[in-house]
Amino acid sequence: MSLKHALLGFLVYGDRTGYELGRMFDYSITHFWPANLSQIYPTLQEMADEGLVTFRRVEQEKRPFRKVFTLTEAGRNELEHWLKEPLTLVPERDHFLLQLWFSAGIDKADTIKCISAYAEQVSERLEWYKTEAKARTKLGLERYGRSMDKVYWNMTIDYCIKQYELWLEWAQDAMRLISAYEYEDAEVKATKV
Amino acid sequence: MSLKHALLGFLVYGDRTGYELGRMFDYSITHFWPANLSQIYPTLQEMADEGLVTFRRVEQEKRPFRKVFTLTEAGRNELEHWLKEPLTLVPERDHFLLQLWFSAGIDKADTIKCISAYAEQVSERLEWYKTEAKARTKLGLERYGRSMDKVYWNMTIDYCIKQYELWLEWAQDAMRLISAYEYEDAEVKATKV
DNA sequence: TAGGTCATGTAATAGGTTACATGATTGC
DNA sequence: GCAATCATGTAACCTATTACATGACCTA
Repeated sequence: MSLKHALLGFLVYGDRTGYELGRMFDYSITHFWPANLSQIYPTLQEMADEGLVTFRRVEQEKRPFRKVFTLTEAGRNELEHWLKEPLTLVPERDHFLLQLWFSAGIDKADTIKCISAYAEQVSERLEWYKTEAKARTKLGLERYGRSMDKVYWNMTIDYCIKQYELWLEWAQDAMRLISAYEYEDAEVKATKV
Repeated sequence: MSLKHALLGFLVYGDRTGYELGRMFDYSITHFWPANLSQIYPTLQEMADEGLVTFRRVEQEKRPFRKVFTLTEAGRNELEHWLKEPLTLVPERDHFLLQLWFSAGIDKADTIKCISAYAEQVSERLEWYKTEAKARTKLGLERYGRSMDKVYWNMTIDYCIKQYELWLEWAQDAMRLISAYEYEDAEVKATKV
C-alpha cells in the first residue's frame, strides 16, 4: 500500500499530525498521488498498530487535540526497503483512450469536440505545472529540502510537463487527422457520384 | 462505471458471451483497460438488471451453458451518450514518481537501479506495442473493424507508443543527470579538501 | 458575515484484484 | 500426458472516494 510509504516518506522530514500530512500531500505530490484526510487518518492508525509510527496526543486550548506522529526504526526500515525495491510497471487505465476506441459509431464532429475538451484540460494542467507546481516545489525545497530532493523533485515535474506536452501535441495531431479523414470521405463520395 | 461502457462498446460488434467479451478485452484494450472475468460476469448481470442488455441462455452438450448478451435500445443510447460526453481529466497515480519523490534518503546507486529496471520494463512494453499490439489491432480490424475504427484504434496505439518512448528517454536522461550530480558532489568535495 | 483553516474522525459506496470452485474439450 | 481453451460464477479483500459529523478560530 503506497499511501503508507508516502506517509513514512513525509514523516522523515519531521513529526507531523494527520492534518499536516494531508497538507503536505496537497502541496507537493497531489498531482500524481492525491490523498484525502478520510483515508490518511485511519491509515496512520493502522501504521501505529503495525509499529511503523508512534504518536503522542497533544491537548490544545480552543482547538481539538493533535495527534503527532513519529517514525519508528521499523518505519524507517520499511521505507528504505520500499525505496530500494524496483517497481513493476502496472497497467494504467485511461478513460480517454477507452472512449476513443469505441468512437467509430458516432459523428466525427462529436469526437473532435471530446478531444478538444480534453486538450484544453491538458493545456490548463500543463500551465499549472509550469507555474504553480514549480513554485510550490521551490518553496518546499527552501523549507524542508534535503540535498538530493531538488534533483528528484524537479525530475518529477519535468516528467509531468513532458507528458502533458506530448498529450497536447497528440491531441492536436489527432484532430487534424480526423478532419483530414472527413475530407477523404468527401473525395471518395465525390468520385463515386 | 467505464467497464459497463466498454462492454456496451464491444456488444456493438455483435452478441457475445461474458467469456468472449473477456477475450475481446484481452486482445484489444487490455493495455489501457484490463478487465477480469470475475468482474465482467457480475457487471453483465447488473447491466441486464438495468435494462442495458438482454441475454439468452444457450445450453450446450459437453460444455457449460452460454449466456449470450445483446445490446438493448437503452444500452445503445447509454453508450452513445457516454461517447459524446467530454471527459474530465482525472489525476493518475504514479507509483514510480512517488518512489522517486522520496528517494533523497537512499544511495543514488539504488535509485539508478530502480530507474534502470523501470526503463527496461518500459522498453519491453514499447516493443510489445510496436509488434504485438499492432498485429492484434490489424487482425481485429480485418475481422470486425468499422470504417472509422482503423483511424481511432491506430491513434490509441500511436498515443501509447509516443508515451512509452517519452518515458524511456526521460529515464535515460534522469540516470545521466543523477550520475552527473554525483560527479559534482565529488568535485565539491575535492575543492573543499 | 462568510469562507477558509485547523483538527479529529466514521460510514457507506464504488471499483478492482485475487483466490476459490468446477470440469470437460482440444491441440501439441 | 499436459497445457490452453471454453464456460460459468462467488467470496474475500484492498484501495480510494464521497458524504456525514462536529466545531471553534481567523481574516477580509
